Amino acid sequence: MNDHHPTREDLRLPDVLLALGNPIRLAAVKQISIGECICSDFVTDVSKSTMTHHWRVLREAGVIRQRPEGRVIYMSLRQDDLEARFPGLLSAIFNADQPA
Amino acid sequence: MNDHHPTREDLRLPDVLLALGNPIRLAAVKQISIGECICSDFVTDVSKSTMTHHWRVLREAGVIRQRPEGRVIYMSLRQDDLEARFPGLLSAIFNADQPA
DNA sequence: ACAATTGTACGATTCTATCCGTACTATCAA
DNA sequence: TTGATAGTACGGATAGAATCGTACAATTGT
Repeated sequence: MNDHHPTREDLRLPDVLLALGNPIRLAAVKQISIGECICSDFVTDVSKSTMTHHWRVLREAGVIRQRPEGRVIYMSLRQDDLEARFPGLLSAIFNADQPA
Repeated sequence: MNDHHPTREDLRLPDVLLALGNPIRLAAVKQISIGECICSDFVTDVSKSTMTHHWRVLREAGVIRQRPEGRVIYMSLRQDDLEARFPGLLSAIFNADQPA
């Protein structure tokens, strides 16, 4: 796995917003925010390789952290880093009034 | 001018995030947040027709309102609508720790 | 009426995103 | 060791975004 994670200082707001500005990724991040997950926890309409692409976008933007363990990859939200750089952003996004 | 503005109910979070997930548009929105502006108030590296494109993206996502008056178009942030649907989002974005 | 100003519309180009299938790697379990 | 599982990597197709130049439309000032 290509496992580059940007440091907290390297997070860029436009990149984070862009990463979250996709319905599949936004839904994935909401689910991860409930607790650490592995890829196969997600039910999506897209293929496995497409999800790999979306995980990469989220990781490279610094939204999630990927931690390989055995055969699976645990994914978690980089809540502390995001809160440090963009206070209130995640909670605003999670609290948003979103129709089905 | 094509002047379609989505209603408050039609705002979609991914669209708003996508619209703001571009450095040019994010900078433009920050400037608009200070007060109503016209296009020519903006100094950018891109051409006039490219800016027209970015204004359209922001308008269609519901981030800004365009109000033509005479030969110019006044642009303002749809702060109330955004706050109603996505409370705290704009202030989180404006308060973000952003390096130059 | 004419010219200047302010911005849009359109078409073309280039670049980036999304998506898939297939092939592959690594780990684990039997 | 063999097979199943979990995921990545890569190449290619399609679609969408960003950008520009040119041409145009509307308004305003002379």
